[in-house]
Amino acid sequence: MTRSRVTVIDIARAAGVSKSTVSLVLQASPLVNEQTRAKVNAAIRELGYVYNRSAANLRQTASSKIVGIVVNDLTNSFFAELAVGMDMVMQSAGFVQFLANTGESLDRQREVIASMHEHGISGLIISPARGTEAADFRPLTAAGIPVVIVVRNIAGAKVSSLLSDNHAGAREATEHLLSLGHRRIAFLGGFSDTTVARERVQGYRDALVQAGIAADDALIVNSAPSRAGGVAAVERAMLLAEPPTAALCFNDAVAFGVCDGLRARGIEPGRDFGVVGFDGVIEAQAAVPALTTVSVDPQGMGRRAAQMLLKQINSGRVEAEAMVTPVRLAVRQSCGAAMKDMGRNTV
Amino acid sequence: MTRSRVTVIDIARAAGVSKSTVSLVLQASPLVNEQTRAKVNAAIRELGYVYNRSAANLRQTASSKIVGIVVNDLTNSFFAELAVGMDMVMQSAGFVQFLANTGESLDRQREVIASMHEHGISGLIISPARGTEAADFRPLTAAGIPVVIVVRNIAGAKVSSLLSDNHAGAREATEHLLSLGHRRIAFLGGFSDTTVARERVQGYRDALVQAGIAADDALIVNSAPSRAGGVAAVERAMLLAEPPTAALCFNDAVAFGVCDGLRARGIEPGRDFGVVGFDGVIEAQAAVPALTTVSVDPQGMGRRAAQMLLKQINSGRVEAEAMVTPVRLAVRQSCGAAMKDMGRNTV
DNA sequence: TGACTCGTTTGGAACGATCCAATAATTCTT
DNA sequence: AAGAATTATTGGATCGTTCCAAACGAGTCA
Repeated sequence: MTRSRVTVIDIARAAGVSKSTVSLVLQASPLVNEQTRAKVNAAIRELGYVYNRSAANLRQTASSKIVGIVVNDLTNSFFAELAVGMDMVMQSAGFVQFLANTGESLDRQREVIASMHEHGISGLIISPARGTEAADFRPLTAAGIPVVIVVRNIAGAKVSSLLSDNHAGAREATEHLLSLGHRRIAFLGGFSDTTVARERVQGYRDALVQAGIAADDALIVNSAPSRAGGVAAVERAMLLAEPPTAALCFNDAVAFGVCDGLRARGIEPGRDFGVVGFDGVIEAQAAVPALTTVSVDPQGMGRRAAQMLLKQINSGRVEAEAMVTPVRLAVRQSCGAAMKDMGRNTV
Repeated sequence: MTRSRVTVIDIARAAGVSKSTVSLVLQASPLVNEQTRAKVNAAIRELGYVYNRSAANLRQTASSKIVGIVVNDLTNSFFAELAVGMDMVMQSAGFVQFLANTGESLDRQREVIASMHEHGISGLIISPARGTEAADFRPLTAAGIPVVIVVRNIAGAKVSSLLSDNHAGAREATEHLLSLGHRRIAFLGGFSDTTVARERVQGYRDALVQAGIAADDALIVNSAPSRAGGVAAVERAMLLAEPPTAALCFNDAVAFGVCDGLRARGIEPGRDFGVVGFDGVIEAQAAVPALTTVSVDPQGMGRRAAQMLLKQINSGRVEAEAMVTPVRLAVRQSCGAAMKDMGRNTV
């Protein structure tokens, strides 16, 4: 049954040494004699001993080997991949992670941050819910716990951040559509009260202006940043007197929805209409037509965020570092650019 | 800077009481006088005290308020939604969760289970990687830690399980396609060495046999259970001398890939070809055509698994409970059934 | 032989919260 | 007014590990 736990003292007794020696063995200290080490390890195996990290963490010099990860929407592939990237690095570094989904709820976010803090995390990576304030990280930073913000920036937060270059990415994507001859280009999806959406819209606008095209606000259609939102957004856009011939989408989920919506109207994405996504989720490559997208490499971003946090945890000092990762336009089929090649291949 | 932590003793001193009283306040004990409670709470706020759960967990009567969740592929929406469902219940119950992704690696799985054990989880929910054996849970069960297996069963494991009724679901889906007049129905995607795939294929087979149709093994095409796998599978299937007119897909990701692959060949899913998925991820509703799928309600399943685990944690006794959740065929457009209605509506 | 290493080993005091048994302060009985 | 009953509070041992200072045995050197 639930027998009382096996402790170092039990091991010590079984191996005929002191608990201090057992502790040294556990830490793979070079101080201990080989034979003793073997004896102790045998006893550990024999008794089925399980190291108790909570106890070890009690000593205030120790650091906990636990980090917290908070994301706002795990059902979005982008965040799932981000989390997977972090997971890979953290696992390899011997860390284990608390993961919590806020679903954009500030209350939940506050609760989970507090809870993680009580459980002794050594660091936190967070993609903050909308409306998060710099003050929400105060308890952690005051305790010297490093925090890395990803994806969405929080003004005034004196913590590290890892963001993607939304402006440049949106501009590049728009320029690409322009170069394909499109003149009525829509920006579909996303809520304009978020920093990320604002940055992407700005990049889109700047590209149009530079090309000497008057930006038409009717072509900017807000919607939930989801597949369903994309369907809704493209439907609204196609009802315009002068409908667009191409669209830059807020993210890949929206872009998939846009493709769905177009097909529902008998318009084939890639052939009759240019669609560009944003994020670069794995599915973008697999989809047909393959989605042209501004790739931020979510897994890679997750890995980098994890490394950033680990660096701070290990260095001991918490100095905020702001990093903007470059993005790359992955040209595939949905924008129409690859159609000529496809034609050649199939002929 | 990283001043030494504020402890109950600091609070006690500041409030002019003993640490025992502070402890009682922390546990919201009714024994303590209202005024004293107020004084203590004021001191707690004032000093920015953070409860140290590791310390509390040391006492062997305590349970840790931490559970572990291990999934094999978080980039698959199904598992992401499953995790979100668990997260909701766990958060509400005041638990925090370790989440780890194994990516089907048994080594990683072993490592994370051991690591979580060392960190003192009170329970574990796991969607086991392929090849997991009952013995992999022994350390946990020996320590009296409840384990709930979800999605995939492990033969001989004396732990609780929560599975979906794969056989019935696949049979119902196949019967539905038969009722729509299809006679060449394929089963696309998945690896036949997994229990889940075997059960689904068996349900598919049984439905065919019952309808008096000889099952043609050429119509069963294995592939990775992903969108890309779906594209590949349908391509192979359409090369057959007698290609299928409809397909039951291993899961929704495969089904989306199958839709992609069909379109690439100029075949419109739902109109020219019946597609049915399995899982019921959120995207299935949003997609166009909306995906007909055997819905297991992943979030709901996650919630139920979490409740199952919590019940065991709270009851104290670990008695294995096997539960099979019913599934529901959500008929939408991709199977072709709704096309008649759509036709009517648009006329 | 005594002082000195060197390589191992070891008590015991932390760490921060809990909880039992005991005490102190108050009100209620009779 | 003395004892019982009730209400609040508290000291100290405890949980399982770490780590320091000390000690130990065995050799080395002068």
